[in-house]
Amino acid sequence: MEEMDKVYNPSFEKRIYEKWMRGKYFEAHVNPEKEPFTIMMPPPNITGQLHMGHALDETMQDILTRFKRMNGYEALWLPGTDHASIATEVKIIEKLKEEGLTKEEIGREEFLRRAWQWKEQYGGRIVEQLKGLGVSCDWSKEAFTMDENLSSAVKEVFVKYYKKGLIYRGSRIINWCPECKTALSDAEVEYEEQQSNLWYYKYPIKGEDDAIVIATTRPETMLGDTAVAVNPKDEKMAKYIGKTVVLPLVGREIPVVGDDYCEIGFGTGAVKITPAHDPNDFELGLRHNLPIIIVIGEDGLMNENAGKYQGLDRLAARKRIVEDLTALDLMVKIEPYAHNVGTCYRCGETVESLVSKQWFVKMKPLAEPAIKAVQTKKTEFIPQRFEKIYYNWMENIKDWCISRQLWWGHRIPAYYCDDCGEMVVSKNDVDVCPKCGGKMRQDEDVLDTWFSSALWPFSTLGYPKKTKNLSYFYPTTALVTGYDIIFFWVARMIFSGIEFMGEPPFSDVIMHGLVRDAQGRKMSKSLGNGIDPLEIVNNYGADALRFSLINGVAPGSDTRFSKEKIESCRNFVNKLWNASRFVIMNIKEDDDLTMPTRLNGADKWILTRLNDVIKEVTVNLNKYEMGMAAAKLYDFTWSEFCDWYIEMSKNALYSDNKAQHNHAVSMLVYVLTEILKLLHPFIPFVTEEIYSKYSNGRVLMVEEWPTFNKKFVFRKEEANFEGLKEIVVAIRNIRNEMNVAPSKRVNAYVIAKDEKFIASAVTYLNKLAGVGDVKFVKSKEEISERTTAVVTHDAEILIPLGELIDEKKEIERINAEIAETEAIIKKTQALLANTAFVAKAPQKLVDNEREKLEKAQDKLEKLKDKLNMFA
RNA sequence: GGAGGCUUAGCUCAGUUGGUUAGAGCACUUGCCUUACAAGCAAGGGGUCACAGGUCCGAGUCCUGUAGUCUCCACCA
Repeated sequence: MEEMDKVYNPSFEKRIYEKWMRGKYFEAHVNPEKEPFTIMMPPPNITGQLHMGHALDETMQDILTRFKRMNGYEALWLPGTDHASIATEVKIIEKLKEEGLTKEEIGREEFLRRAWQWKEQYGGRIVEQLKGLGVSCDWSKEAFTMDENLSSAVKEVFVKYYKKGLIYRGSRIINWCPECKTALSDAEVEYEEQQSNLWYYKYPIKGEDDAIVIATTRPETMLGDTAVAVNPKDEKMAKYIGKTVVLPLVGREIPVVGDDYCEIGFGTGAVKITPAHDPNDFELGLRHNLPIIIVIGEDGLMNENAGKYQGLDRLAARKRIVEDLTALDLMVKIEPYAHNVGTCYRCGETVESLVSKQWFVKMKPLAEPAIKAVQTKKTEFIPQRFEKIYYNWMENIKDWCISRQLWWGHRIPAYYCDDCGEMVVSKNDVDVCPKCGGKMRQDEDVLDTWFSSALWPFSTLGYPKKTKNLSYFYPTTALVTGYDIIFFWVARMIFSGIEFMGEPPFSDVIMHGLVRDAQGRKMSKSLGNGIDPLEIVNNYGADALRFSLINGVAPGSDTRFSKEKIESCRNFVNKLWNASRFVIMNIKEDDDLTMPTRLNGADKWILTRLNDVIKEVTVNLNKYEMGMAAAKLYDFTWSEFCDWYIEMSKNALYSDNKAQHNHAVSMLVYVLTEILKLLHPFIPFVTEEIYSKYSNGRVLMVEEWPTFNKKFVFRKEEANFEGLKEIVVAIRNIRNEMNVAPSKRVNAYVIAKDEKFIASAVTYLNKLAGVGDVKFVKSKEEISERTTAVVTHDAEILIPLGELIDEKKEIERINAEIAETEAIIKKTQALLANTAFVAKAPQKLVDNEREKLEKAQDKLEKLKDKLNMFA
């Protein structure tokens, strides 16, 4: 057998990944014999650098994919990257800026050339980073949201929506980022609280010596005011309805209107209305037929409608207007005020609301079936609580602004004729106007990046072509992603899938939380507390990283990443490594490694435990409870296989008796192999590497997942060995307390119910508890030496320790044990005295309690006897 | 304003449909270089499961309320 390093060193990971790639084990093909299992990887942005969130996301998907693959599914995990329209464009503009250039200077064509160059460079990099995590995805199907086929899917979908009347173009109030110079959807705006002021100032009433005081956080928008609103039910203010006020600084006469929107008791009871620059005002303007006057341009500067303030930045204009109003003695007061300000999710600039002509998707008709799909459980959120977030959004959804004033992305397939004004929406380029024969030009804008990601589950499989892959792998099985992306992506995939494929794109949406730093803070660039997964992979190995992200984490909840955690997982991998090393180095040339047919008690015990673990872990994984599955495997591997079974096998393993040795080693190999298979989805590299040392070229990742086998369940032996473990622990405890040197053997007298079993286990007592000779007796009277006793359910072990016994200490110890036992007796008696319990609780539970009481009473008697010996 | 999560050992967290004496890792105490592993082995200490009620034979688990804390959504000028 091959030599293994004494300490686990993950340097083999790259080699293992190449082996998998060479074997094409990741590739999935249409196979009617098998049931498909499909996961679409959430495509990372090509701007990206792999972060901990990706590491968690990919690990979960890889666990599921490998698990299902081993379970005989045709498992497809399709990877890819996202062009990330706005995010990438921002990056490229930044880079241009370093060269002293703007995108306008280099022009669209050159800009796109650079964008594609960026894609080649950084898209490739993130793919390499993913591979370092061990992802078993089918790279032969790797997709990019701007691939030719995916682009044709986008056009197809756009045209279909348009023909159905679900896409329209119109002037609406939208979110505008003055920095990125593009429209944004509602989901792309993030709100943050900012300290500002509430300015109170007067709007004089025309022809009267009176004025309405209004309050606003945005004085600069007053230039675009076209009304003042008061609540008609407001006794104090209603009298103003119908009057006209003269807009200060501007001189425009605007009406006072009555509308419920103005809340009684807030501010002054009167609101200035700027339909062009506030969504609520826009709605109110529609209700009251108010004109829309745009005063802030797309560059964030005051425009020609702003009079003398034209050209000023919004904030500068605000300052000047406040000064001017004060000079006119119209300013009443200025109060400090905290309010939420919308910011661009990409560049952080304060977002402006403004009226602009854009493309929209009509959401109501699409949202309805999407809500229903979740209600009828065609798609389930895991954990379920996330569906509430989904419903909340879908039920209150507004039309989706999909046009972006950017260059990098899918260009909107709409064509305009400047001669006659005709517009054509078409999958194919249109050069000539079908109406007047004039020249057509394509819409300058591109689509929201999420428009194409919404099609990901089917565009990657060939849509709009009716491919075999599409009909076999769609709908997909599971989507794994963070809860922060429900609106952007999950919701939009669901309605797109239903609309174009007739079925929701996946049956399970598995949500995971955020990976936070050791203090529980969100990892972020600005805080500088981000941890680079690649660095962790280099220092500890991808397996340790994967395990630390999964182990013991409850579904959907955030986790912390800490040095302690990664170290303890690395230690676990090392433990597995060394246990395997031990087993492998004890394999001899002529050993037959097939599992023995005659099993001894210890074998039966470990096989029973193994089978229970197989059953539980399989159930957990099928329910996507990866954290629990990992924890169980950790525990079984370390605390049962390593701590007990390997130790118990050593005598036979080292035996000169060839058959005995062979029995031990083949059992160890069997159990180890099952463990490697079970752990493989979690820690694929190290398990594959270990397996390769003795598998004669077989590859672990394509082995079959272990199944529960009734034939290997032996409840009696299991109970016997649990009892034996208890005895061993109790003896060790006594030795420890009595300060018996670890090397010193102690003899023991045993009074046992099942003498035969203990007799068969004497070798384990020798090995594990440092026991020398064992003598079976029927009662204490047969023993003349002074002894200390270990009392368990199954047996009483009396250990002569001679002068080592510190009587005082021993009495203390026994008294403590008596107290503990009495407490159990008291509690159990009380429970059994409760007639309602006996009548209503399951019989098995009642029996258990009775048995427990009996055992405790028995034990108490023995303990008291023992105490009497000292009295 | 609306919704949801969390509160369990010193710290970080598990705890699957209510059912033995509530678990793990780290930290801590004691003893060990025992021929797989000191990234280890053995033994041990440490918890009124936030609080108050309720349902039930039985509650960390279900219900109601309170407090603290975090997040999401909406956004009232």
